Amino acid sequence: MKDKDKTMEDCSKKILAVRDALEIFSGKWKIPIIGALIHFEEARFKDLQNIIGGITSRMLSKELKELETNLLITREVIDTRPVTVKYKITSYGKSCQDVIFSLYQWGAEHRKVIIGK
Amino acid sequence: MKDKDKTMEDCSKKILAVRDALEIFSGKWKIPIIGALIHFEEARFKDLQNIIGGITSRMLSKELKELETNLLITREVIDTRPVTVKYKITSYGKSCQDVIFSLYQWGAEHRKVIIGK
DNA sequence: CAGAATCCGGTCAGATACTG
DNA sequence: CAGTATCTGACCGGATTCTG
Repeated sequence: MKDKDKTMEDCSKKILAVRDALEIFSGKWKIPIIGALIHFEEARFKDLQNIIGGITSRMLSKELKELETNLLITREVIDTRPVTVKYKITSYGKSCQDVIFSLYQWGAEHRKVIIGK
Repeated sequence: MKDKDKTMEDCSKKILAVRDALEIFSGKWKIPIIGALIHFEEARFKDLQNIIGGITSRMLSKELKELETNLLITREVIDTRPVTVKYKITSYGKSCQDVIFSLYQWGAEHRKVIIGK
C-alpha cells in the first residue's frame, strides 16, 4: 500500500466521525439550544425561545425532542399551574462544550472579517 | 437591569456568532471538504470525491463554489489534457481547524457511546 | 405556559445523463 | 478529468391556529 493511500484512508475515517457529529447537530437550532443550556444549566421552554431568538415553538419543540433522544438534555415536567417544564443539560450534553466554543470563536472572528470589508 | 438579564443577553450574543459560523458551514459536506483540504493542503476534484465518499459531483461542485466564495479555499485550473483542477485550502480556511478537530473528537467519542449500547 | 395540529412553500440533495 | 443539466422526492422549517 502506498503512503498516499494510507493518509487518504486516515482522512476518510476521520471524516466519518465528523459526519456522525454533524448528523447529531444537524439543523439550524440544535447547537444554539445546547449552547444556551450549557450556559444556564437549565431553562424552561419559553426562556429558551427568548434566549435563542427567532425560533418558533414548533421548531423548538421538535429539536428538544431530538436532543432528548440523543441523551444530550433531559426534560422534567413540574406540576404547577399552568405547568412548567424544565430542560437540563446532561453531563453528556456538556461534552459538546468544545465544539460549541470553537464554533463561537470562529464565528466571532469571522464577523470581524466580514465587517472589515 | 437584573443579573439574569445580563447573562441572557450575553448568551444571545454568543448564539449569534455561533449561527454565523453554522451558516458558513451549512450543509452536509462543507466541513468534510474543508477537513480533507486541511489534511492534504491541496487536492483535485476526483480526489476529494474519493476521500469524502458518497458525495455526487453535483454536490461537490456546488459546495466547492460556496467555499471559494467565502474565501476558505482557492481553485486553480491547470492546463493539462484533460484539464485538472487544484483546490487548495487558504490560510483563512485553516482557521477552521479547531472547529473541525473538536467535531472530529466529539464524533469519535460519540461513536464509542453508540457502539457501547 | 408548553406545546400539538395543520398547512405549505422552498431548497436540499440524490439519481441520472451528458459535455469539452 | 471536472464538471453541467435536468428532474424529482423528501424534508426542513416558517406561519398560524388551537389546547390543557
